[in-house]
Amino acid sequence: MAPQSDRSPDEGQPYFGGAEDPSSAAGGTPAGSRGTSPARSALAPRDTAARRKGKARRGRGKARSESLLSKQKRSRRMKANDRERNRMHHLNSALDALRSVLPTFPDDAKLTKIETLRFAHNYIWALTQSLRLAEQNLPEPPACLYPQLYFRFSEEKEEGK
DNA sequence: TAGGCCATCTGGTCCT
DNA sequence: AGGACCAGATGGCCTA
Repeated sequence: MAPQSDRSPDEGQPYFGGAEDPSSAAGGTPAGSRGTSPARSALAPRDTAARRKGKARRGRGKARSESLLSKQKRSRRMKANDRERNRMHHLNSALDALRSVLPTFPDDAKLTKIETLRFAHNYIWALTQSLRLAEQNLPEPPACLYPQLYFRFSEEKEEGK
């Protein structure tokens, strides 16, 4: 993650295609091509000549209120993007905290997100087994004898490919 | 160069 | 109404 983490948050500038009219956002500028979902494309009708004509016919007051509306829309979107970014940062912090208590080999190996979650699951499972054995006063086998912990982890890596 | 991983943007949905 | 959460899409970076 280190390579990506040096990407400053500001680098992901909010995208609005530099246009107020959302319909023009479908234009496909380099920045505009980012984050274009099918739903968004469907909601972004092309700026046809008829459409432009219709717009021109409308009164100035209406155009003004529309631009005000789109400004409000844009501001809400920017705020939502901000919150979403923060939410994901918090999620990543939690993931880092989880990583920090998981044993890895080598020590500085960094688990991916999915690996972290799966390994944490298996690690908890292994610790639970140890606890059960301890409660029954049974000798605790060495960790390497917990095939689940190691096997499952590698198995899922295999599965994932 | 293909594939994996990631950050970010976005629109939809649910909740308060 | 606004915020949280989610899933899909996209582009950048890195590695085999």
